[in-house]
Amino acid sequence: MDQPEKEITITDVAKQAGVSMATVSRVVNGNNNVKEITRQKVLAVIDKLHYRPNAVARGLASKKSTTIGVIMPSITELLYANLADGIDDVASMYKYNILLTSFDNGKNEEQQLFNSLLAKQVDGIIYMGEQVSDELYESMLNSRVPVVFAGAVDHKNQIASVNIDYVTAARDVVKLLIDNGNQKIAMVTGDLKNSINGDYRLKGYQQALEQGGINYSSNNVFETVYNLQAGAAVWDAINDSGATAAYVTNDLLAAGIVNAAMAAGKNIPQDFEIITSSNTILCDVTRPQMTSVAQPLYDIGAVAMRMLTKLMNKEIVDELEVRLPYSLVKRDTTKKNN
Amino acid sequence: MDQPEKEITITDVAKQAGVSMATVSRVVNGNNNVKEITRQKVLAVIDKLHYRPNAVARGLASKKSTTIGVIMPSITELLYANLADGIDDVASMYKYNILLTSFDNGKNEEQQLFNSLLAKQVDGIIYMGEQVSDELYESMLNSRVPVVFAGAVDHKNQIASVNIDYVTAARDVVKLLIDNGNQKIAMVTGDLKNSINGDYRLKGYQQALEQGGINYSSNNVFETVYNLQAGAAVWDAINDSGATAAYVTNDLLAAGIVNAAMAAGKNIPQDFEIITSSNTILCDVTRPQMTSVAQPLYDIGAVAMRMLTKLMNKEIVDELEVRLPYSLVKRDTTKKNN
DNA sequence: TTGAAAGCGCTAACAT
DNA sequence: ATGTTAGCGCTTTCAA
Repeated sequence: MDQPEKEITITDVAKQAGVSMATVSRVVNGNNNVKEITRQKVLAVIDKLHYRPNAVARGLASKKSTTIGVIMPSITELLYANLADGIDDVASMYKYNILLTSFDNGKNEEQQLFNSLLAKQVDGIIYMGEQVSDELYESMLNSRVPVVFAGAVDHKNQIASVNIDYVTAARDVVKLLIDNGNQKIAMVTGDLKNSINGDYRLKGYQQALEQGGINYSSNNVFETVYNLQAGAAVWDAINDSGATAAYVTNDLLAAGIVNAAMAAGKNIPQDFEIITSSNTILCDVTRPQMTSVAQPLYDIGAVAMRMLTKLMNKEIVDELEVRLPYSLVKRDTTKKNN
Repeated sequence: MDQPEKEITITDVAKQAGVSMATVSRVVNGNNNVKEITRQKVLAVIDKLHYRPNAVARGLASKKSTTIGVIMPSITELLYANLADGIDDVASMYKYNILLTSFDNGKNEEQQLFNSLLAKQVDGIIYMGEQVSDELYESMLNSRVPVVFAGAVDHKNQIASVNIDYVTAARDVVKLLIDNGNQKIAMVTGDLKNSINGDYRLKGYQQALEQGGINYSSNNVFETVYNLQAGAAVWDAINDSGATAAYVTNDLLAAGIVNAAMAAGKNIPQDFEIITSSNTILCDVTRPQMTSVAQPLYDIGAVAMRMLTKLMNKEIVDELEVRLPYSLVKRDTTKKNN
């Protein structure tokens, strides 16, 4: 409103306050080696001039950007949005800004995103993808800045990660289904190449079957994609298979199945039980409401970010992999008798 | 893997290639004033050394960060996530990175977020909040960098914005409800202090009533918050009011109402009709599926970002406010007869 | 077509 | 407690 938009710099403040740049810098950075009276003087000028330190210049000089990078699949998937929410809260708690990048499935642009974050001099990176290429994995290992996986697992256990025990979670689910009297249980999953599905959840599914004395058959594993239509589309196949229950790895997919089953006149949960995996708001929206593994998504994000702050500070973290507890929230797509 | 993590700088490249920093800079920035042969030579060295320009240094020198700031309410609200999705796609198309900041309702931290984005030297800002304080509005007007509202309206029409015509959208909704034979129609909304609700949607609601020869009564306006529980909680009051239809301004809230009404044995849409406002995936998840205003959320985000790129380039934008077309998607919470 | 050199706005020794 | 000064890694005149 006043003058023609001249940016105020530390030099302007120093001059007006009659001190050196160094002193202004000290005041701005809360360095104690400043006499209270000069501090006040400088502060007054800063206020008067509306001085706002240039974070880019600061970053260049200090080699710290107080910015972290986040790499995630689609931001519109509730699962990731919830993780991001936790990351965001803790990041702002520690005064970090977030440089957000997301990628469309498949294309190997993740490597590029990673590089561009490094170019921007982020102080650390949180990754929530489903599978890392060997090349990207190498880059992460050799990265100048720390990397933390949120909601993902590093099979090689060399990169920090925060997650839940996907194997036992799947096992618990399927065990409940068996305990409820089901003998033929479908597993409805997304891409099995994604190791959470293909390695961990599938393993838990198989373990539970084995413990329940049921033979595993790949015919009962339905691999599809994560959306409502896919759920509707796969229902007939599931039903035809003779399964009386389904363990589903995604809430949206599960919602599609619930709706399709209901539309087909199936009685849920009496004749067909369904358990899903992320406990997002969708579990409360469907009718019947869906029983689900409750991953503490927000917490996973928050803990991952907290862990990253420690790593960025070169603090010691005792465990490279943090497994948060999960629970099973029973709603109305499973029988009540237990 | 090789050496102890020494960052490669433009100087290293210049030396190895036997040229000056200026030349390397030209090559990196695609400046044509470089002989092809030297270009190749430099490129080879860049490749060999894995040189990656430091974006912070570049930003300081060029006064451009190729980063934009985004200020949004909760990232977990589908509405905003969809807007952000559009922003993200166009941003990466134009090689901009996104500095994402979100705020918890109420607190006046938005001003702070805005300032911190400016401190980070973003080249532009997209704002998706619901209401801006006078102070923040002033800051935006006087900002060194352009600001665009996405999914919000600037009553004073001084700040660029992309949105839909919320007044006519509301009017269309309520008109359909009237045409379907409803005489008492509830409006269920979030905070009326949010001008989209309190000014635009409410006005459209009133206009439709007036055109339909129905008296407006504030008793039929139910102000609550945007979540499932609120929907369930408000249902009894709506029902008691004698309303036979409801215009709801949020999908999650609407889902809560649909579920509560169904649970109460209400026959939807025969005995009670519901139309919601954002056409998110929730509309397809509920049973019956919800009729909704289809805001082109992704497009709003995308167009807002495109507009920002123009503004950042000092290109002329013919209209400060862009109104995208919306439609009414009829599903199963409204009668079929029309 | 290329190079030299002056910044960009700040931090961080180092002096005092 | 405060000031001086040398960078941080790059872009951008200005010369050549």
